[in-house]
Amino acid sequence: MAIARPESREAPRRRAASRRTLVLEATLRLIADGGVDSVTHRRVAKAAGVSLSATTYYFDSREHLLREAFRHCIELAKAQQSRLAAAFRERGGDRILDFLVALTEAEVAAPDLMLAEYELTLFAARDPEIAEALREWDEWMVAQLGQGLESLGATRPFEGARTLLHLIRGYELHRLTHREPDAGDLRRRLEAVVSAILEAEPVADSEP
Amino acid sequence: MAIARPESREAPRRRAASRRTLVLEATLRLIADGGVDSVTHRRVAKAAGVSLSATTYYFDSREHLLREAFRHCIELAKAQQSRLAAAFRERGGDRILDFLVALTEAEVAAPDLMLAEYELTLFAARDPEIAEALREWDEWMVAQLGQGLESLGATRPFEGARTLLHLIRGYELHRLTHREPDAGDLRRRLEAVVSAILEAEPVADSEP
DNA sequence: ACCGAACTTGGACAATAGTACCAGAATTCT
DNA sequence: AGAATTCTGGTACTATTGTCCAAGTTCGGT
Repeated sequence: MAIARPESREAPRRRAASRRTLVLEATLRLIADGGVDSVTHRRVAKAAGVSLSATTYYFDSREHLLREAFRHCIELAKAQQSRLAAAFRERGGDRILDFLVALTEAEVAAPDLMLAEYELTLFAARDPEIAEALREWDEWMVAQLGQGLESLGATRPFEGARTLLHLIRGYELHRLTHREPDAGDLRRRLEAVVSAILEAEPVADSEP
Repeated sequence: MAIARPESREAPRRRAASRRTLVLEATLRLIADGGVDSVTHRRVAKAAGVSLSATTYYFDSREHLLREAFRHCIELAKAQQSRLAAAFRERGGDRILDFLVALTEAEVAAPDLMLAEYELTLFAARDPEIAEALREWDEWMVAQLGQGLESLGATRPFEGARTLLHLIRGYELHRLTHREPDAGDLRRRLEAVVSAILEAEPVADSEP
């Protein structure tokens, strides 16, 4: 057995990261509209417009393919959120509510990517490696949101960030099966929670 | 095509609902620890301790099997929550916070059933029939929680109920990949949100 | 006891799956 | 340029899959 490849992680050797990415994104598309269940080498190949062998060339096995697809998914989502956050930071940094609504609506507006993300979460529940990647993403988001809340004077900004994230996730999950839009309600609900976070005082109840 | 069966929904003709249920629960168990992906007739049969044909006798197809398994899952979860709610109602009806924490912890304590529930949600995103069943469950929970909040004097009890549900779902999802317990944090977070709901005043907005 | 319907089973079938292999094309290195 | 490496597509192989079938078994009603 030749030692041809010195354990190269995932670095596209020379050129043609394109083909690999093509396969990855086709996989993601398949996951989005048929679930992990519907991912087969042949279907991926057809969806990506490459030959069957192309999928097995870049990925040792189906499991490997799925893992990398999810890794790719995380990067896509992170990039999108990064862009969104930067935009809001430049355009007046204190409208955290607008940011949250925009963040959620961006997700809900693209149900495909959203579905893939939640498939990813479930996959992570059984794959420690992906779970780790997901945790990092999570911490990153908490840090982002937490900073925002901190600058607004929240007493427990990072705990608050977690609360908001959970709320958003729950809402998104809800929207997977309830397709009617009710963004107005979302905004009002987020508003209530944000103000609860900002006004939170370690004491019992007090009114400003 | 014979009209042998006059569209009998799922009624066990004579005896032996047991066998059907056996298959259903084995399916759920498989879903829990390998995802929908890992459900095959043969595996189900082995897990349920019945013959291969038994799984195809009760369910026309794999899809049918999955659908019914999820329906069964909803009933199990509903029953559990019903029991929990009743217990809390009898033991002094106003500790809604304790109820929420207990509800969530009961889920988190049984990660298997929890995982199956979220697989269910994703399945529902692609299956209108199950989506409908899920919506009913959702409304039922909102009604339950909403009543509790109403009796505590919340101004928008049912909206508040939705918020709390989303928060819980987000938290549970989080716990799928973050296994460390931090129930204390959960309680404090829920507390903040609950009090925000209870103290909410219609501010400037009018209300129908 | 007996009859028909409800069950239960093992086995067979074609289709599809993952994966491996190999010969050749393309690209990069020297 | 030539050699070495990376990439590509076609094809083959075996295991597993969903589904069906034709016999068996059990049961409730008569």
